[in-house]
Order: sequence, then structure tokens, then C-alpha cells
Amino acid sequence: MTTREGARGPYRTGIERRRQIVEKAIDVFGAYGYTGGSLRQIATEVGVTPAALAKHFASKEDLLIEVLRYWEESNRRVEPDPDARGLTAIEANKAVMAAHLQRRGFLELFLTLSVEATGRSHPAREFVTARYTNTLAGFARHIAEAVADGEIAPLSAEQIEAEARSLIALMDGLELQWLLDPGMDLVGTFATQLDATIERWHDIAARG
Amino acid sequence: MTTREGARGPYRTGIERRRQIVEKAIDVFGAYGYTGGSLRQIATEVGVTPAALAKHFASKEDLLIEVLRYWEESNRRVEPDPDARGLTAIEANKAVMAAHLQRRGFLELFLTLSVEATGRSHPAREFVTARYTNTLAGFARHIAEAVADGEIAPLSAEQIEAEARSLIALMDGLELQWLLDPGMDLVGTFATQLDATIERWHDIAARG
DNA sequence: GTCTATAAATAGATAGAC
DNA sequence: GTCTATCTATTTATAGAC
Repeated sequence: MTTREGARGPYRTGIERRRQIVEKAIDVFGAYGYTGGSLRQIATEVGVTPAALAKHFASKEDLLIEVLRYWEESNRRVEPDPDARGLTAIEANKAVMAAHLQRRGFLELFLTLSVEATGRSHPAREFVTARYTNTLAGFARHIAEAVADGEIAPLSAEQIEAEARSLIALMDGLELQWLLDPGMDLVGTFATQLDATIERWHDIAARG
Repeated sequence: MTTREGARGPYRTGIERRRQIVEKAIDVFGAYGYTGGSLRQIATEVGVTPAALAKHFASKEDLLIEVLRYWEESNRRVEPDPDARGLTAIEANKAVMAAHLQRRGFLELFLTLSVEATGRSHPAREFVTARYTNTLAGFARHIAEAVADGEIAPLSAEQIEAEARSLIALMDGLELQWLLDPGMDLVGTFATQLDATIERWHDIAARG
């Protein structure tokens, strides 16, 4: 099932090909969307014929699923310390943003698929909505932990959800701006804004 | 050039058809992207043949340009009072968000094209980047006005740009969340966050 | 495991009848 | 102003040789 460093035998080249195809699919789907990107282009850029690609993946949708799996696994490697809690976990997102800078293709894929999957019957819709739900729940949990640990002032459950949604929105929106204008200071802008937000959380109660 | 209410003569039905096609193109391009959406689908949903559509628009890209023009004109009608300045102009964006709720197709088109135009050679790239630049400049100008009028504490030019970028990112990101989950309180979440941001601007100097 | 060849569907675009 | 008919190119997907 998983790729082993020293894998031998007839499977080795096959596994490597699959990985090549999936990596190229990330770029192509990221650049042109899932509907807009073609298997032909992926195959050509990898250096094989569309027929060879079809032997590895039964259908275009099958390839998309593999891309999503690969993406999740890579993300798990970027997302740091799952044991972090409270403000420590929130602030770790600065590093996540910095990591995203290193793989533009992933970022394009994420935003392209998110927007594309807005449509009712998109094959990635369930995946995207589930991922959003998980991300939102994670942010909300970390904020709640910060409240429980006395790191910030008390917040209602509704406030916590709104703050979590807003932080995610900020990250997505800034990343979109960076894709359109790679010259902007993505990491710095987010870090400053996150610091200001946490500052605000400190004395939110003092203002009523 | 422009549509007149009581237009008579041989042009009337033609003008009406063009408008129908452009409106449907907004839905289709919004749902499937520009590359993903087909002229066939647009024509079929309007109730004409692709050939008839080709008589109105020389090419697919020509239709896209008309869609963008139509979009800009409609936005000009939503965006209120161009004379508003400072915090008044910033807060008017609450109404803009509420207006966006009424036309999901426009919102999908905006986000879909923005992400899609991230690619180097997309026909809408220039339009999208120009629109972003203009929006950013407008937000920055209004914040600078608020500073000049003494509505908020002083901010450096760099701070103003970062705050403007962050507000735009917040709006885009929240709108994306709403597209994925229409049950969320888009207007309320944004209004609360904007109020908190303005509150923060009031005493940003007091904290260093 | 990859190839050539090809099927079947769909894309954007054009020609000419009415 | 819209139609039918058609062209060329491209799409996903399959069959069978090597």
C-alpha cells in the first residue's frame, strides 16, 4: 500500500510512475482546475502516453482521489505537532503559511478545488467540505483551549466559531492574493494580523 | 451601445438575447470556470443553438470579455456612494456583502475567475489583477482618510496596506466559506469582525 | 509497463439555407 | 436572427501488439 524506501522487484518502477503522475496532476489540476485539466496534458508532461496513464488510474476521478490522498498525507507532514494546544497551536499556522510558499502547486490545487467544488455535484465536494469542517473544528478547539487555559479572555461558543472562521478566511484570502501577486509579503502580513488578533482576544471582555 | 428601456426596431430582440446569453454565461462560468464551461451548455440553457450564440459573440473569449463588462457595470450599481470616505466607506462594505448574498452567480464567477486567472496566460488575468489592485487602492485610501480625519489612530503606509489586504482577504475567504456552506452567517460574521477591526484601529498606537 | 491505434463523445467555430 | 449541417481539434477511455 505505502511506498517503501528500498522497495525492489517489479513494483518499484510502477510505484514511482504513479507518484510522478500524481505530482504532475497536482500542478495541472491546480493550474486549470479538475474539469479544465486534461489527462492528456498530465501524461505528456510526465513523458508517457495517455494510455499508460490509464493503466495506473481507472478514470480521471480515480486520479483525483489519489491526488487528494497524496495532498492530505503531505499536509500531515507540514502541520506541526498535533499535541500543541491553545495559542501555541494557533500561532503554529505562521509556519504552515511559510510552508505553503514552498509548494505553489499545492496552494493552487487547494484554492482551485475549493472554489470548483462549490458546485453541487463535484467529485471533490465531499472531500473539500469535510476538510473545511475539520479545519474549522480544529481552530475552534484551539481557541477554546486558550480560553480554558486562561491565555485569553472568555469567549462564547458563537464568538469562538466566528473568530475561527475569520482566521481561516484570512489565510485563504491572503493566499489567493499571493497567487495573483507573488511579490506580496504573505507570511509577514498574516503574522502581523494574527498577532493583532491575539492581542484583541486578550482584552475582548474589557470592552463589553 | 447601451440598452435603452424603450428601444425599438430590429435591434431590440438582439440586445435582449445578448443580455440573456451573458447572464447565463455568468452562471456557467461561475459554476465550471471559464475553461470548464462550454458555449454549448450556455446556448442550450438559453434555448438557442451554439451557432446562434456564435453570431452574437465572435469567440469564447469575446463572450468572457462581455461577461466581465456586465459584471463591472452591475457592481457599480451595488457599490454605494462613491463620495463616501473614511470609516463610512469602509463600513459600507457590510451592505456590499449583503448584496452579494442576493446574486450567488456573481460571487461564484468572481472567486472562480480569480483563482483560475492565477495561471500565467489566462484571458481574464489582466482584468482580475487590475480589479484587485483597484480594490486594494480603494480600501487603503479609505483607511488613510480615516487616519487623516482623526477617526482612528495613526498608521504607517505599510500598516495601511496590510490592513487593507487583510480586510479584502477576510471578505473573499468568508464568501468562499458561504459558497461551500450557505447556512453560515456571512453578513453577521463579517460585520462583527469589521467592528472589532475598527475598534482595534482606534487604539493601535496605545499599544506600541 | 508502455506503446500504437482507435472508439465515442464533446469542444469551438464556420457555411449556407430560410 | 436562428436554424441545420459540418469541420477540425481535443477529450476520456479501450483494445491489442510488443
